[in-house]
Amino acid sequence: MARSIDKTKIENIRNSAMELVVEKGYGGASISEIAKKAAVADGYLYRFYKSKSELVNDLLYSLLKELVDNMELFISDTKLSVKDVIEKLVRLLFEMANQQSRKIKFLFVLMHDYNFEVHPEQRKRIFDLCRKAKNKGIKTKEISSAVDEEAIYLFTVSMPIQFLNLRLKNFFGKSSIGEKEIKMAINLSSKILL
Amino acid sequence: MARSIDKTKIENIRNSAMELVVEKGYGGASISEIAKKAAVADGYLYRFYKSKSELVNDLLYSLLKELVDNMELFISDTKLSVKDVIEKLVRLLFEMANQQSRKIKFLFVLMHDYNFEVHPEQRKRIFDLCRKAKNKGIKTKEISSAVDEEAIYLFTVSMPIQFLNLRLKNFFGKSSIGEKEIKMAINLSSKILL
DNA sequence: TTAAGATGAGTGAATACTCATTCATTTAAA
DNA sequence: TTTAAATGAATGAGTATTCACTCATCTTAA
Repeated sequence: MARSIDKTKIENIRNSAMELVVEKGYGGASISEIAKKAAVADGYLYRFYKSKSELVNDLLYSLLKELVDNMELFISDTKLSVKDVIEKLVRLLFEMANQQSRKIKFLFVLMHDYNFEVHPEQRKRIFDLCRKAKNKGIKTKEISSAVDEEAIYLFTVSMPIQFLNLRLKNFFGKSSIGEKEIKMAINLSSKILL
Repeated sequence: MARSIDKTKIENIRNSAMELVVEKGYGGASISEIAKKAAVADGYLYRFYKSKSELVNDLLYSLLKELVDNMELFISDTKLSVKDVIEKLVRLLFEMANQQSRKIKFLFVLMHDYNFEVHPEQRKRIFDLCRKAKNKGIKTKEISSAVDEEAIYLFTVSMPIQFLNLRLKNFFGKSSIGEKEIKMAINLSSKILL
């Protein structure tokens, strides 16, 4: 009956929130600044989210979902070996760092914040996918049974993200994230797991 | 002439600040709450620090100094092989996680915050120590020249801290940090670097 | 017309930080 | 040994500002 919701406004809010949380931390990213950056009224986001916390939690959830959905796609593809899966996953993370570094940084910031928890359901999904990868690897004799789910997560997700952020922060004076670095990360993961 | 400064008060402020930053993030840790937890007047900390930011930065600096000083001790000890150095360093981090998890968590939180930067001087120290370890390893033929400073940092500092925080957060339902886990972490680092 | 999208001034609470004041301790004169 | 002046450690009420959030109001497309 009346005009329809302008979805670009919500998208702007989500992008602004992400950017400001990365830049200033959760506590430092204020609602009014988020709204200002999104070119939207101060109170507008409360039509969609009950609170600032809910908005940011939803952002984290969506981003992880995007990542885990992709993981699932790779692992479920029976044509791919475990080595292939690792390569695909690492490539995905590196591409994200290059093309939408905001997202990698946001993940990085919130996953290390003791205020925010990965949703238990998502945690379980991640665990199950790591187990699936492990079992696949044992079947194809790529993985020794000594490797557990935690190690798989650590070296295919955690470690690449850690590396990417060293580069994004220019920690050791290097910031390049190219094919050379992708190959290196894949090698390291493979060396450990396979 | 007057009473002397009660150093336990300052220490209490530092401990409270650390705890609250871990629990609520930098923005969420308010001065009044820090003071309350330290059983000290609201404005007291301003006799020693110009601002909240200065206090927290000093906390990060001290903690890193403690760590880097130890790294230096290990690497400078000519009796130790690179494998020994890795073992010592990993053990140090794991002990810290067991006995003063607040410190590991604080490091974890602030090193992943885009507001806080490791002091350039400390960054350089870390880089130089990694280089020293690399050169030592090449001399003793423990390390291939393909391994660079960044990889050393990643697998002897970053990765163990990452693992410890998975456990401290109980991410995969496991929280034990014992000898078994230490051995595993040392193994993984060695496997990559040596 | 009208229903719903969108606004932004307004709310009380909380924020980081200041400073006039109080209090405990030390020193030294009586 | 006693006492009071001198000192600076420590306090906490007070500052302006900003915070997350609400809601009466306006705008616009159906």
